[in-house]
Amino acid sequence: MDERKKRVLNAIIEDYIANAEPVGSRAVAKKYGLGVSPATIRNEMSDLEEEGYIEQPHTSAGRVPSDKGYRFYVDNLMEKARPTEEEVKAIKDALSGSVVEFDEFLRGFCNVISRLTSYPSMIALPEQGRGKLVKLQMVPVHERQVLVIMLASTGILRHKIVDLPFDIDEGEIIRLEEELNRLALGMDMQELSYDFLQKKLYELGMRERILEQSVEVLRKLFHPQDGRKVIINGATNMLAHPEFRDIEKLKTLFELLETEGKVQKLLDAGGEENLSVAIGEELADSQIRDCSMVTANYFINGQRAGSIGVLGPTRMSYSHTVALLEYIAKELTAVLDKNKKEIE
Amino acid sequence: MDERKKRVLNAIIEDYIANAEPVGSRAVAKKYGLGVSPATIRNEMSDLEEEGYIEQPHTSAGRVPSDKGYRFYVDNLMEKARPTEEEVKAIKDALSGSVVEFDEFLRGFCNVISRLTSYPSMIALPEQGRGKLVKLQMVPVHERQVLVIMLASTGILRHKIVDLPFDIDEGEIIRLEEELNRLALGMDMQELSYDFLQKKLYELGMRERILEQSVEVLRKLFHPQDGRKVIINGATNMLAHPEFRDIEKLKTLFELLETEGKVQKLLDAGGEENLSVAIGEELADSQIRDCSMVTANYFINGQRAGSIGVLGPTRMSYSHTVALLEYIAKELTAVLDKNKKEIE
DNA sequence: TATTAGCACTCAACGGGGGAGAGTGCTACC
DNA sequence: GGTAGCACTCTCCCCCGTTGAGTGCTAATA
Repeated sequence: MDERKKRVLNAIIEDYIANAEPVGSRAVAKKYGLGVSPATIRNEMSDLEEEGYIEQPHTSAGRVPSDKGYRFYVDNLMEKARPTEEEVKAIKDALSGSVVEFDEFLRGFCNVISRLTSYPSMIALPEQGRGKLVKLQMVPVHERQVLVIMLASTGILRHKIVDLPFDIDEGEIIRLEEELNRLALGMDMQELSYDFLQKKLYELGMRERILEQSVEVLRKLFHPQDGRKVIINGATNMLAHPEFRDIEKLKTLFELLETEGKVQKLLDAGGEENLSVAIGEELADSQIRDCSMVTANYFINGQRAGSIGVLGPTRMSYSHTVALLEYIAKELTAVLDKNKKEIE
Repeated sequence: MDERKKRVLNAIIEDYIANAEPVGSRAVAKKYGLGVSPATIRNEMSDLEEEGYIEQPHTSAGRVPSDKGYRFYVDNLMEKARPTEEEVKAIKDALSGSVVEFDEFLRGFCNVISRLTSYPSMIALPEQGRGKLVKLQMVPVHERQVLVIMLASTGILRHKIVDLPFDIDEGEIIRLEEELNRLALGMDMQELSYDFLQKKLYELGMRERILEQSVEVLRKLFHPQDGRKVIINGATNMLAHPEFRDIEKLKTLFELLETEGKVQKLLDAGGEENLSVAIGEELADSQIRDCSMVTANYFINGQRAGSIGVLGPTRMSYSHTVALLEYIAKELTAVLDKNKKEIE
């Protein structure tokens, strides 16, 4: 694409992002110092429309970027804004707290992201803890309930109440705990599957009740019933944007945000890329065609652990959001790595 | 108030609750079999308006209930609906799960309430656990972090990561745990305050480092930084009601629901009453004048532990909501009591 | 005296009509 | 190729008459 055409497209998109109103040739010529007359801009715009980068709501209106236009903008035109000092500070502050209660930690962090971007944000938690198992502890709660606590080398603690199908006394729990620790300590959290540990226990020739109990505890512990969790925050931010003045649209959006599975899908759509942008039709969910989503992955041990996403109208401020999210994911990864080093 | 007038008021309110549109004299006469002509109804309506029970949006419109009208309805006219079988089933189902992870348990329960009422619902967690302390366990996490787990006689588990200002080794933690258990076991959770335990420790003449450490742990443990938590669910339900077609109103409402303190205040406004209804102006927050809230308390050991609230437009279905919430709070209290008995 | 039928009146909601204004596409000229 | 000029298009907005629901009043009725 010819240089001037690019500048025209860029002008249209940035103006539309800023004002949410169709952009006319006059405005482009005037505000974005291209040094040519509106008539010339009109010719360029006509071309751009033919090629599908922009659209006209009706004959006498200005132009509006199409999904293809935004895509071109994000890929070729956009200059990533650098996070401001205040933003950097807010992020560092949010990351300075204790990571141990990981869910709580991310819940707070998600809130900060919403505030900084002024869009709804969401975070997918790691499917299973990452890092190596550093400690496994069992605390009897009731007769048939045990609280199992697992500390990973990442410094992240996971706990779960396990309901047992039989009574168990304290002595047995201690033995069980010892056995499980002997087996699993130092293993990668991800390899700690029910099948694996069950096999291991049988190999070791452990017998009788304690074996059965271990297996039962493990089954409950790794049963994928809780699924992967997502955290969502700041949906209210969407109310500020004119594209959601329509209640029906809002309803569709909010209902989607209340459906964990769909949010999960949106967050996963970014794949293994460090950062990715899905625009309009490209989104994993067809109900929100006039939205875009920026997702970034965060890593533990160099492996993708979860992702952070920011949802906005297709007219969202890509340069700001992309830059911010990239920085945020990088910092989060760094904090998790640092934490891990401290433990090891 | 004269019997026929009551019936007219009742008809207006129920019709308005059902249809969200001003009710005319003809509609009242026709649909609510009073056996008199619209003209007569008009006279009654004129009186009711003069007394402030109903209002007229404009001259040629029907009548709309005022806050005072709703209040009279709730206090004198309304017949409490009985929860349907499906509702009862849904509630029992929701309550049949494990109460141990109380927050999670209530989170799921809150969701059920929203679904049944089709209004946003919220639950305030107990300020501090209730019942007696049955077990206190400390699990070292990092060098300076301990996970403190407290099990109450209610069967509810609370845990918190405590950051220590100094390193502590495992042996010391075990001693600390023993000391704290000796002191606090069997005490009412509510009496377990920092000041109390500190005093106790001094009385016992405990000395040196372990004493300091205990005090520090306790301070962190009871520091009210986490405040009381509230759970909110189903805000999206509000989108279905015509009174929230206005985005500005919606924004005010949603922003309020995102402000924990304000929600807390709304929930607390019910006082010690088993169940209470706040209508429009009576609400603890003046920003949502056209909403009403039904709150019910739930109890542990006969003491108010927290409350459950359902927020709706002033035009909400009081008879259904009140009946449902009354039942829900009663059942929740019963489940918590049963749980407690099992532990003791 | 309470109720009702009749009727004039009021007012929001709806819809058509006519500028106003923004923006375009085309043409002719530089 | 770039630009000025101009006719054209279409939305937005305001105005205004019509419609219809619902009222309040009055006079007749049980």
